[in-house]
Amino acid sequence: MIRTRFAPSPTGYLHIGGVRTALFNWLYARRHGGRFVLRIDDTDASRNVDEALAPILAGFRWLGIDWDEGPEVGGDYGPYYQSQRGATYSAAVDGLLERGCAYRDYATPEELGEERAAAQEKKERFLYSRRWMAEDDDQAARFETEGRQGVVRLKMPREGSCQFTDLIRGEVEFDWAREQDHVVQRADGSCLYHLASAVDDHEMAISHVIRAEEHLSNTPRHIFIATSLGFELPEYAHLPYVAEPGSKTKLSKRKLDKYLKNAEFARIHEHGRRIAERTGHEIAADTFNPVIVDFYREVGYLPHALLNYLVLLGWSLDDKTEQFTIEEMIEHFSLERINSAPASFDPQKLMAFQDDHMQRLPLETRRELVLPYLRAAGLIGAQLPVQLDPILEAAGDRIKVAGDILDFDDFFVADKDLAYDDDAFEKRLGKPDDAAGILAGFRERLATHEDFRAEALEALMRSFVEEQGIKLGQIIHAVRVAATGKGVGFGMFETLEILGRERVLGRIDQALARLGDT
RNA sequence: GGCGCGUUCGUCUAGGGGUUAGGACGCCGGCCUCUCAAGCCGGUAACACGGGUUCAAAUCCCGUACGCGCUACCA
Repeated sequence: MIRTRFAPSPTGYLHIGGVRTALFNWLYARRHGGRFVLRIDDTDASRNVDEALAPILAGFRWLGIDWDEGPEVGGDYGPYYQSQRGATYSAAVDGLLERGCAYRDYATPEELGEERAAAQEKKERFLYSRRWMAEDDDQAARFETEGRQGVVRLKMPREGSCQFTDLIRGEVEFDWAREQDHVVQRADGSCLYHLASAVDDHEMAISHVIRAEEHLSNTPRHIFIATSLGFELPEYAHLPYVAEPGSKTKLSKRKLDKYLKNAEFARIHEHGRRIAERTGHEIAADTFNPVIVDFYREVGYLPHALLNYLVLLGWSLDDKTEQFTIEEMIEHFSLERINSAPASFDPQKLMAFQDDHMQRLPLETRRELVLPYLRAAGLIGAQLPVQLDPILEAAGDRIKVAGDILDFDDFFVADKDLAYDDDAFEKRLGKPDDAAGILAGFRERLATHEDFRAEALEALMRSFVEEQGIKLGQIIHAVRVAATGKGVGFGMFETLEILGRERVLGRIDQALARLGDT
């Protein structure tokens, strides 16, 4: 049975790199009919775990990455919170002690610091002398009467090497003598991450540990703990890290604000901010950020687009396939085709996937996606406005993310609330001397024209243009600004048809009046 | 500093001894056109560097540079 896991710390947000790691674990489990486990690594977090975990679980739910065992769903290998597994870890530490693979150590931090400094002075690599190691209970007791505090350290081998096969990197070898005697249990009895991780992977019967590259160097430690306890080793696969756009620098959780200085991130962020401002979503500096999954959900990206983009960040099927349904991802995913070099996150390419997926959706689906944004922005009430479908039709691929509908708010606002783009107004109506006359002339034609469908309107305008001996550009842009307040938009005649005679005439009058005022 | 991992167009990647080094995003140009977007056509652009091995190296080996990680009583 293939069992994989993703083990997030409750940090309050779901990071894009974490999603990719989780996705690969999930796909691998699904590919092989296995189970995907979510385990919460909260060994040191004391406060507000639920609160900090909620956005992470919500993010996975939104993406459709479901877990077979873990928070909210339970499972046979629980509890799935490391904070609740202290007894298991303590027992493992006792086991290590009994087998002589760990020892009680009574060195103070200062004493350790001195040893370390001395080694550095001599330019030698530091290796703890084990001077305050308690050989037996008596010695431990003596140290304790001196007032020393004991921790448990791993008694790492000091010769030979640790060799293992990484499913992505191949054969890997580390000298045991380079490994420190790491602390696995503090004086207060609490246990540290590496111990917890190695023990849980075994206790939860994880068959494949697929995790970030940063853990490759930690693996000998995990292997030592596992083999010392007599555990069968899982398979290991270390994923390359995800880098910043246009760089090989690792994408880090701690530099959120720095990323906004990156031009590509800044543009994506700005686009999102424009939408969030109108929907009233809080633009929190620490979560409204293109390295956090929440950002994409708020703005109206499609989960599938994000997954399709992420699956190709470090993995590929061949030299050409880029579009995958979830089923196809599951069918084709393999560890062998994961790249071992880092991949940088490219928000522009993500947008290309988003655009592509969006345009494939049927109209009904796009309508449902867009409605919440119109409601949140206060542009429509509870009722579905009948003209929404034609608007979406006419908008075509101009709506890339669901929130983009707000760029076309002019269809939804009352005439008197129509906002004018000053530059466009000036260029198309203010500046040309004859603009008002031409617009007024066309208004007269519109007023008496029966057929208000796009085709008929186009014919009307073209004959008007010919008759007046003017260029199409002299009237069409003027009408656009008058009817929508904007200099750009979708097809003019579709726009007029959607607005209808009454609103078009009203808005032209309003624009002419505005023109007279200035 | 030591150890480990990595390095193909700006970015994601294919290719793993013989290829005009392929595709995608971006970018640039053209066409279309009522603006914008799209679409269509075309173009730009890469094997980090230096040594080997070989008839032949992007591909295998060694070294260098650079990046990242580990070297914590963080995860």
